[in-house]
Amino acid sequence: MNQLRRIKGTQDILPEESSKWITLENKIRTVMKKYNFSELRTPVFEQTELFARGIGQLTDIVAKEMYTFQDRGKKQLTLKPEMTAPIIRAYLENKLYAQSQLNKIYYMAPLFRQENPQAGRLRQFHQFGAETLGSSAAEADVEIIDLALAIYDAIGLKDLKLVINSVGDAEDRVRYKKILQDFIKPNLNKYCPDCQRRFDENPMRILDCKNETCSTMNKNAPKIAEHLLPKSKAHYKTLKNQLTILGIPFKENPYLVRGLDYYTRTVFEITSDALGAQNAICGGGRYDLLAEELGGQPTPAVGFASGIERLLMVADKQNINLSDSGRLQVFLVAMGDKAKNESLVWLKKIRNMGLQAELDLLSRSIKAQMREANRQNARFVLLLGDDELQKKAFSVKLMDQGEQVDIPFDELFEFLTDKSKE
RNA sequence: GUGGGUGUAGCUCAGGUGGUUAGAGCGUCUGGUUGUGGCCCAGAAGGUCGUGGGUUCAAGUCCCAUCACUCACCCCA
Repeated sequence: MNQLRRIKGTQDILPEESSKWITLENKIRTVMKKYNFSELRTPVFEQTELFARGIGQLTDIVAKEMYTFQDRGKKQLTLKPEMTAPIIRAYLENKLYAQSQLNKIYYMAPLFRQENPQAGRLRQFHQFGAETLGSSAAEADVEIIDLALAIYDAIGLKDLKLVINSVGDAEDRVRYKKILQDFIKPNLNKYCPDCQRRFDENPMRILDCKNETCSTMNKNAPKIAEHLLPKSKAHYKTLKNQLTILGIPFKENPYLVRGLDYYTRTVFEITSDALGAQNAICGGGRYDLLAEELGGQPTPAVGFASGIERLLMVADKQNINLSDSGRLQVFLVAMGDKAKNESLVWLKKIRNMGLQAELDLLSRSIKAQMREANRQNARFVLLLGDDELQKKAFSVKLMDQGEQVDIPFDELFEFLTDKSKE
C-alpha cells in the first residue's frame, strides 16, 4: 500500500510552526481591537455565483483558479478564493447596515486557489484583512492603510514599501479606458498575445504587463491618476495629504492595478524585498460598487487583505522570533507503583495551579525520565519515591542550577508559586 | 499550462571515470552506580539509494520513461 500524501500546494503546520501562527494571530487580533474592528466569520464555501459576480468573470481567479464542485443537490459551490465578496454577502444578508451606518469588520481565514505552487504561493493559504463598510471618506482609506501598517509594526516587520494609486470610479474608468485604448491601438499588434486579448475587456491590465516590449511601450501611456474627474481627484489628494500628516511614507505607482475587478478609486499594495517573486504581503483598496454588484444596496467600502504565510516568511527572514516562549515548569518523576499513583494526583494539582507540568507516559527508567525533563527544558523536576513518601517531601531538582532540595508536601504550592515568579 | 533545479537514514548532506556487507554529522534509543539530566565515552536501531524499465558479468553511479518536491513565468496575498 502506498502512503497517502497531502494535496499539492497545501501544508501541515507542525507544532513548532503553529506556535508562531498563534503568536502572529494574537498580535493581529490585538491591533484589530485597538482600531475597533470586529471579526466576522463566514463559511468556507459559497455559491459559485457570488465569486463570479463579485470578483469578475474575466479575472484569473474566477476563470481558472477556483475549486468549484457540485454538491449532491446539484448546487454549484466554490471554496472561497478571497474574503471580500463573502464579507459583503454576509453584511448584506444579515443587514448589518441597518444596525449601524458604519461597520468595521476583520477576518482571518483559509482560502483556496488552484494555482501552481511556488515560494509564497499555496493552494490553501491564509489571509487576514479588514473592511470598512459604509464610508466613502478618504479617512476610511487612510485608517485601513494605517491599520495594516500598525499590525506589521506590532509584529516587528521592517523595510516595507507602500505603493498607492487611484483607479477612479465608474465614470472615470469609462473615460480613461477610451483614452488608453486610443494610445495603444496604433501599436496593438506589437503587444504580447495576453495584452491583445485584454485590449477590449480590460485594457488597464495591459499597464501591469511585465513583458519587456509591452512595458517599454507603456512608458508614455496616459496615467489614470492624471485623468480623474474632480471628485475622484479630490479623494486621491485628500488620501495623500492625510498619509503625509500621519507620517506614513508612500510611493505612487500610476500603473498599479489590482487583479480583482471590483476596485474603485484607491488601490494600494505593501511589499517586502525579503520575499521572492511573490513579494506582496498586502493588497487592498476601495470598492464602492461591489455591494450593488451583489444585489444589495449601494455601500461604499474600503479594505485590505494580507497573506499570513508570506508574513511568516518575512518575519523569519528578518529573524523575528514568534515562537512560544512558554517553558515547561514541572516534570514529575515517580519511582515505584505507589509513588506513580500518588504522582497522578499531584500532577493534576500542579496543573490546576496554572503551571505547565508533565509526567512520563512511556514507563521509562529514572535516567531516561531525567533526560526527557532536560530535553523539554523543564525548570523543576519533582522526584517522588518511597523515601519521599516516607519523609512526606518531594526531592526537587532545580534544573538550571543543578541543585536538589527537599520540599515538604504541604509547602510545595508555596514553593512553586514563589519560584515561578522569578 | 510552460520552463529550470532537485530527489541517498527522522533532519542536513558525502558517495571522481559503474565493481566487495551504501557512509558522516545532528537527532533517537541503551549503557558507563543500586533512584537522577546537561558534557564526555561506548554501543544500537534506522535506508525498497523517488518509482518503473533498459544497457552491463556488475548501477546509488550510464540511458529512457514516470512521479514527487522546488523555483520561475503567469497571477496574486
